[in-house]
Amino acid sequence: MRIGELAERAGTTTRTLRYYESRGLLPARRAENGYRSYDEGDLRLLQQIRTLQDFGFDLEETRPFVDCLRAGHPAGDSCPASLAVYRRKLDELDALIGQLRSVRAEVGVQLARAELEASAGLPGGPAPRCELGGQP
Amino acid sequence: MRIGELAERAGTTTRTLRYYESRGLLPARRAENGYRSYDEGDLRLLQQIRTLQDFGFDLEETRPFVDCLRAGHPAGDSCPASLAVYRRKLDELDALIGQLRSVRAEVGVQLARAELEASAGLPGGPAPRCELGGQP
DNA sequence: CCTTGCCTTGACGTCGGCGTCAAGGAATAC
DNA sequence: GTATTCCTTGACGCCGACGTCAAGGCAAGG
Repeated sequence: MRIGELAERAGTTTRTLRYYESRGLLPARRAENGYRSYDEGDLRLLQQIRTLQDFGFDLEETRPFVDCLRAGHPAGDSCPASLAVYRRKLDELDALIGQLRSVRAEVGVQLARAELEASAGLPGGPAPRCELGGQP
Repeated sequence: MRIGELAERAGTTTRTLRYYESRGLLPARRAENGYRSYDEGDLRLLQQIRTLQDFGFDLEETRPFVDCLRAGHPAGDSCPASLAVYRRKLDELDALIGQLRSVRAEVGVQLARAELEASAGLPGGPAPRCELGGQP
């Protein structure tokens, strides 16, 4: 099949496929007229790449999976290098999630504090005014 | 004070300050010789920006906080526009954390499965070999 | 023959937040 | 004078994963 059909079947664009080829990730055979020519195996490779991309893997991180499939293994993650990428990604995700949760907590605290101060500073505001009134 | 001192006191670079000025975020007065001139108030504005940046806020998202401070309010988040940014950021963080947790779970599952299949497919591997042996 | 629609390569644009280099002016130290 | 260190503006580089446009080739339908 040609590049347009592969792109459509994989839900991506021809530009993306040419980009992958330029990165050496998904090289294409060529027909006599110079057109790129792909088969069903290429579709599987491409699907593997897109799945990992959807998970947020960098393009380079998908390479071991593609190599693994191309080497004849039943799945992209049937090779140790792929498993290593999985593990590294899990660590990255854990670290990132931890950071984001920390930030989320801090922002939440700041919002609550700022809202409190706003209602306290508002004359006649919704909060009960205690002995701390701004203008006596 | 001049740009170098402000940068150092805020733990950033002169390039960054010129960038903020180019974005209209932190304009500077000028001395007679054309040098940028900052005061302690500018340091506060800058600290506000850096704090939010460290939290992962976009530069544009810090603008309401800076405007708020510059308008004479006691804190950058004393204004409704700043609170709105806080709330929007919380929503973004929640959504992002949710996605990442979902991805983390899925990757974890894939890793576990791939490890299982690897140990099952390995002849003499660590797992007990059942009736599914590859080469009889 | 001509149009249409696919394909080719090449090259520049995008986004954010700066880094880095270049060429030259200004203030201070010696 | 000159050496140093600060400052100025301007402009290009970077990163990742493509988008988009340009100029032109190839095949098929009418």
